[in-house]
Amino acid sequence: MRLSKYFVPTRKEVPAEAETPSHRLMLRAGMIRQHAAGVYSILPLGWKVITNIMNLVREEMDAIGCFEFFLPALSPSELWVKSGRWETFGDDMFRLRDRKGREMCLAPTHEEVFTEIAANHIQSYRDLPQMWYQIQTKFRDEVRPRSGVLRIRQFLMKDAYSFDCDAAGLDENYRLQREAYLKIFQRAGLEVKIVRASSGAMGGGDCEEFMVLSDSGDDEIVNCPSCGYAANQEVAESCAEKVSGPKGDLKKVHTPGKRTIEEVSGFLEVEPSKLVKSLVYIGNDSKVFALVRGDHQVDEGKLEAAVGECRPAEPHEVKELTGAKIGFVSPVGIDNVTVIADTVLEGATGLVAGANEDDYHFTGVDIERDINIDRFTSLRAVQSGEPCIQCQKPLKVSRAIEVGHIFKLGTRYAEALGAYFLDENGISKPIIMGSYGIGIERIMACAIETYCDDTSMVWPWEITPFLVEIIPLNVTHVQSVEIAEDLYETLRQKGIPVLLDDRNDRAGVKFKDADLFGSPVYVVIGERNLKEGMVELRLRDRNEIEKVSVADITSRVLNVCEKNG
RNA sequence: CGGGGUGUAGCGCAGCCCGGUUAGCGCGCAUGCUUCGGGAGCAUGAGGCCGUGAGUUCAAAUCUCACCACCCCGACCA
Repeated sequence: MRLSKYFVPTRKEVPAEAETPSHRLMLRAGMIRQHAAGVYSILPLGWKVITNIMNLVREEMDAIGCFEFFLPALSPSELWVKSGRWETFGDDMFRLRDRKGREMCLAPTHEEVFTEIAANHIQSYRDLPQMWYQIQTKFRDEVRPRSGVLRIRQFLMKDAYSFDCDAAGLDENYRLQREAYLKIFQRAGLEVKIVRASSGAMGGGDCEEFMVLSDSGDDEIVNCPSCGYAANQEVAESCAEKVSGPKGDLKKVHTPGKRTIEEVSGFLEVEPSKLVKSLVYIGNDSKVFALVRGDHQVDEGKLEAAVGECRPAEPHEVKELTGAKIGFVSPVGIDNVTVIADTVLEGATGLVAGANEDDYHFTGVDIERDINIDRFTSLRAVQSGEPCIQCQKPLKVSRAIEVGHIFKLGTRYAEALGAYFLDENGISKPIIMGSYGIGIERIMACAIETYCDDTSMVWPWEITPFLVEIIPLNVTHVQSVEIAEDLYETLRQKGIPVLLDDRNDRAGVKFKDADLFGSPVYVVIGERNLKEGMVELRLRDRNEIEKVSVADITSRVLNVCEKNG
C-alpha cells in the first residue's frame, strides 16, 4: 500500500474523554470513528486488523470441523418468545417493527436462530454431532457503552454452537472449542486466563471465560498464582478468616450519628471485621437482607445467584421495613424477610449490628442465636490476599477484559425450539448444545492494550495490518526512492503486507505516523546512512535496530518475515 | 436508571462565575518562500445557527428553565 494514496486520517490530539489507551490510539491512528454512544465506523487500517482476526478465527474454527454460516441480524420475535428471551433480554434488546407491524429485533446473539435450523434439519442421531459458527454483527443496547471499542452496542462476534446426542459428545466439542480458543488468542498475541464464570442470561451449565488482564477491563477476576485457581469475581470463593468477638448477651448501645462501618468501629473501638454489614435488597417477591463482614463488600452477582434478581432498597423502603435509617439496621428481630449471610459469618459471635432504631446498635450479636438466617452462602467480593480456596495461598484480584466465553448449554434451547432427534432406539431426545463466543473488536483492543505506550503500538505479527513499513525519509532524493520502490515491489510480489510511506513529508511526521500504524518491521531509508551504502532495519517488537547494506536489505527483510510469519 | 461532568471552526481547547464592540488560541487545511533523521519557520488566507427550544433583558456563547447528545463512576455482556 502506498501511503500517499491510502485513507488513514491520523490525529495529533484526541478528546479528553477518550481515556482507555486502546481507544485513544485507535482514534489517533485513524482506525475508528464514533457516530453515537457505542457505535463506531471501522476505517481501512482498523478493518485490516479486524479482517486478519476474523481469518485467524476462521482457520481455527475450520480446523476443528466447525462450519461457517451467515445468519440474519434481523430476527422475528416469535423465536425469542419461544425461548423466553423476548422477556428476559429486556431493554438490552434492540426492537423494531416492520411495515406490517410485526415485531422483530436486531439479534443480540444467535442461539435461537441456529437452534431453529437444527430443529428443522437434524432428525437422527446419524446427523450428529455438528458444530456451526458465524461471524456476525450483534446488537445489544448496553446500559453503558464505554472505553472505545471495548464495550459497544454493535459489535462483531464469532459465535459457534455444538449439537450432540449425549453429554460425552458435548464434553468433546467443548474441549475442541476450548483448545481452538487457546490457539486463537495465542496467535493474536494475547495472554489469556481461563476463569470459571456464571452463565448469566445465556442459561445453562458449566461455562468458562477467556480473560485478558488489563486495567481497562470492567470485569474482576480472582486467581491464585500458586495453584492456578481462577474465577470471575461473580463466582469466586476464598477462605477468609472467621472472626468472632467474645460471647455475650445482646446489648443495645447508644451510637449517636454513627452510620458507617468506620464511624461505628471507631466509636465503639471494635475492628470493622467484627461488625455485621447489613444491606437491604428488594427482590421480585421478597425483601432480602444480605449480610457480610464489616470489612467486606457484597458481590451483587453472587447475591443474585442466591436469591434471584434484586436491587438495592431505597432509603424510605429501608425505613418502612426496619423503622430505622440506613446505618442502624440489621435483621435482628425482623421477620418476613429473607436473610442471606456470607459463609464467613457462620457461627460468629460477639458482633456489632444495627438495632433498627436511629442512633443505636447492638453489641454481643450471636449470628445464629439472634438472627433468623435462611442461608449461608458465598456473598462477599473476594479481596486480594485472602487465602485460596484450594491451596490457602494468597489470592490476587485483577481487572480483566473478557474476550471469549464458552458454555455448555444443555437442552434448554433444543427443548424450547423443538430440536429433537431420534436415537438408535427410535426414542426422541432433545439435542444437547454448547455455545462459544469471541469478541472480535475486543481482540483488537486487547492487542493494543498489551503492546502499546502513550504514542505507539506494535501489532502482533498475525494480526498486524502491515508487516513491514518502508520509510524513505526524503522522497526527493532519487536513490532513496529507487531503493524503497524496489524493496516495496519485491515484498509485494512475495505477498508480504507492506506499507510504503511515499508522502513528501518530514521525517518526524513519518516516524510518528509509523508508530501509530504499528508495523513490527520498519525499513528506514535515509541519505545519512546511504552515504555508507546502508539502510536501517528496525524490529520493533524486539526493540532492535540494525544497519543493513543496500545490497542485503531485501533478503534480510524476507528472512525476518519468513521466520516470524 | 442513580451520581458526576461536557457540548464554542475539521480536531483539541479558552471565553461563561461577573451579560455589553467584529467570539479567541493551538493544530489541521489552502497559497508562497525557506527548511528536511522524530509531528519545522515565516507570511497570507479560507473556515462559526457558541447542542436545540423557550424565557429574562435595551442587549445572551455568557443568566433561568426544559429538552437532546456525548463522556466518566456504579448494576449487564463478546
